[in-house]
Formats: sequence, C-alpha cells, structure tokens
Amino acid sequence: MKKVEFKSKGYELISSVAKAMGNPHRLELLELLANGPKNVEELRREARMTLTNTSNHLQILKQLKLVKARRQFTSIYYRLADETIISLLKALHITAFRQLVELKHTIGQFRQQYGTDRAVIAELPATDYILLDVRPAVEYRHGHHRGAINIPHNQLGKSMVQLDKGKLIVAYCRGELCTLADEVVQQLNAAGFRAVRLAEVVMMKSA
Amino acid sequence: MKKVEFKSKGYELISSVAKAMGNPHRLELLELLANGPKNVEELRREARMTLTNTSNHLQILKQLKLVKARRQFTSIYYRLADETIISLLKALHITAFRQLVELKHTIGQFRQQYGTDRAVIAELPATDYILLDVRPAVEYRHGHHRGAINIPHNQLGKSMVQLDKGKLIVAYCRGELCTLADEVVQQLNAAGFRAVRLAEVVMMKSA
DNA sequence: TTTTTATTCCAGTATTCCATGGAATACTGG
DNA sequence: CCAGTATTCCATGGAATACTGGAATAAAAA
Repeated sequence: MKKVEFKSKGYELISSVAKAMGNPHRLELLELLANGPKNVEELRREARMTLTNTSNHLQILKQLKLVKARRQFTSIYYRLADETIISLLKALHITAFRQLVELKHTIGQFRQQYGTDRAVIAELPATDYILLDVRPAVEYRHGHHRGAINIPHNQLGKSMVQLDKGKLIVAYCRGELCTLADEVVQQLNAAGFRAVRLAEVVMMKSA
Repeated sequence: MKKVEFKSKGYELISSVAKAMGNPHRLELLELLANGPKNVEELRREARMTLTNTSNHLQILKQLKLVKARRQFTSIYYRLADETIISLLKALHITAFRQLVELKHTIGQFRQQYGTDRAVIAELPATDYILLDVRPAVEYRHGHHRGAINIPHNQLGKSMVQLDKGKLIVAYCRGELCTLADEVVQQLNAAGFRAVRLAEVVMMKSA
C-alpha cells in the first residue's frame, strides 16, 4: 500500500465516525444512549422521529460500531458500543460551545426565557444544596452524578414533599439540550422551593 | 422558543462541527493545523489537494470558527481557532481506533509492510532512548513532545551523525496517519541505527 | 498606477445523503 | 402453524455536499 493511499484510507475511515455525528438525529440518538440503553420505540419517542428514520440512523451507527443492538423478547435494545464515545460527545460539545456564538446565544436565550438559573456545585458547600437527577429511574440506575438523588420528572408532583425547602435544589438531566431539568426547576420554584439547573455538562457512562 | 425548536436548533449547530470533520480533506487540514499554522499553499501541498478545493474547505472551517486566517505579506496563514479542537481531534482518533477494526487493520498492515516497529516511551528508561521529532522545524518550534530533539525529515542525511548509535531512536511526526517517521525509521535502520516509531498519538497544541 | 502573486468566489456537474411509505423480515406468543 | 408486534429494508425524489475550471478579488511589490 502506497503512503498516499494509506493516508487517504485512514482519513476516510476516521472522518466516517465524525460524519456519523454530523447528522443532528444521529447525534441525539448517541446522546440518548449515553444516558443508558433504550429500545427503538423509546428512542423514537424521545427524539421525536419516525420509526423508519430512527431505525435507519441506528443501522448507520451500528455499521460504524458506535452502537450495539440486543433483542430482549420482542424489543431491540441499543447501547453505546464503548465508553470513549461519551468522551468524544463531550469533546464535541465543548468545542461547539466555545466556537459557535450562535449556540451559546441560543441556549442562553432559552434558559433566560424559561427563567432557569444555573449553579456550579463546586462553588457551594455540600450541606447547602441537594443534587437532583430528574431523568427516568432506569437512566439514574445506569449511571448518575455522585451524591445525586433521583426524582423522575414525571413523578415530581407526588415526590416533591421529600425535598428540603431549606436547601437549594440543583437539578440535572441528560445534557445541555435536554429541557427536563428546566421544567422541574420551574415547577419547584412555583411550589416555593429554591431550584436551579446544574451548570456542568453531564454525560453518563454506559455499563 | 419552544423546547422542541430549541433542541432541534441545538443539535443542528453542534452536529455542524462534527460534519466539518466528516470530510476527510477537512479532517486532514485540521490535523495539519494542529501541528502549527500554515498558509494555503503549504496546506495544499501537504494534503495533496487542488488549490481551489483547499480554499473551499478552509472557508467552511472558517465559517464554523474552527480556524482563523491572517494575511502575512502575500500569503494567508491559517491556524486552529482554539486548543479544544486538538482535544476533539484526539478523542475522534481514540474512538475511531477502538471501534473501526478496518482502521486498525489498515494501519497495522501499513506499518508491518514498511517494517516500522513501535515503542511506548513510558516503558523505557530515559537514558536508553532519544526522542526524535522529524517534522519541519517550524512545527517543532510551535510545540513538541517534551525532551524531543528535532531533525526535519528532509535533513536527515546530513544530521544523522549527531545521533548516538548506542541509543534507541524513537521518531514521531504529525500523527498516526503521517508517514514521515516511517521514512526516517527506515533510513536510520539502514544506516546502522536502532530506530522505531513512537506508539502514542501525538497532536500538538496551537499557539 | 500597474503588475504580479496568492487566494477566493461562482456556476455547473456529479455524487452522496436524507426522509419517506410501504413491503419484508424477525422474532414472540398462543 | 398462525397471528401479532417490533423492526429493518428497499426504492424513490429531493436536498445537500464536493469538486472543478475559470473569473474575480485582495492584497503586495515594482
């Protein structure tokens, strides 16, 4: 193999991984899976895509060995093929955030419109706040921020009473583009709690 | 802005950064710039692309704020816009390497065909080897591996005499797909030295 | 001011990618 | 074996991307 051919083929292959993340739907699917395995219907629902399209994109990701599939009874469950993919997704977010003013602006504007303040927990005494994971319980079990408790966003109504009104509630969900924590923060503040959203990007490990 | 619109726009923007790396030519341009600023003609030559195509891709990268341009006399010099891009490129390589058997196979086969052995310097006593940077001097000055000396690959002939035949020569260049170190290792071994290629992925910081 | 050099832009062509609807397939359960 | 459910595959049309040659532009140099 000539040097030029070697280099060409190498870049072709490496760039194909980047290309996989270059479609917004596939990127979202990867990030949903970073938070834990899901079946096709769950992914379809969370990403608000058609079933055919969801499956099409999953085949592309599978072909590139970024995800793995496993049948459990009548459902096919997908999961990330390797934990380095989480590091890659994080690095992509970090660069996109630093370089794209429009992205920063879009998120800042949305958070402001929603009235969601943010907190950096490293700056807070541990006794002053509660870290609240508002993702579905199965994702919490799969991996969560150390010290976090779990109240799935759709169970907040009945579980809110568990929370200490004397402490700041710092909520997080699946990442910067996930709005579950925004909803929860809004509901908690309306109920007389002091709640904000976690400032750091959180992306979980796979099993 | 509705939540669904917010999420859509967010993924559109973030995936555009991945899409930028999704073309093998643009990926190569980014990696060349990770090793130091270069003008359009230098990039064209190293990447073996047409001038028009090189410039086209640089415009795309500039638009996404991944690179910055600056005129110096009659030449336009490009450089990476931020150091996080190097981390992103590294993360992409790591994932591609772990997931794509074909990539590993392609590189392994090329290195074997070239007869290039590899060494992990962490496993060697510091007194037993010389770390040799074979990139152009301007790239060495821009940033290099700690403890490395520089002999640009095209000056090996007259500079080889500086090297200690009693030590193992561990050469590196711009990364896994760069073949400068393979050439140098081959020439050194033919001249009676003991030379190998550095095993780790090396990607340099920008200024 | 004119010429030269380096680079970018434009329009056309070819190729690749994406989403869709419907058909096909791969299972499980009875 | 059949029915039901979940998922994948196929062919299509349209959108997006990539590359090219030549023109245009933006400087520096004479």
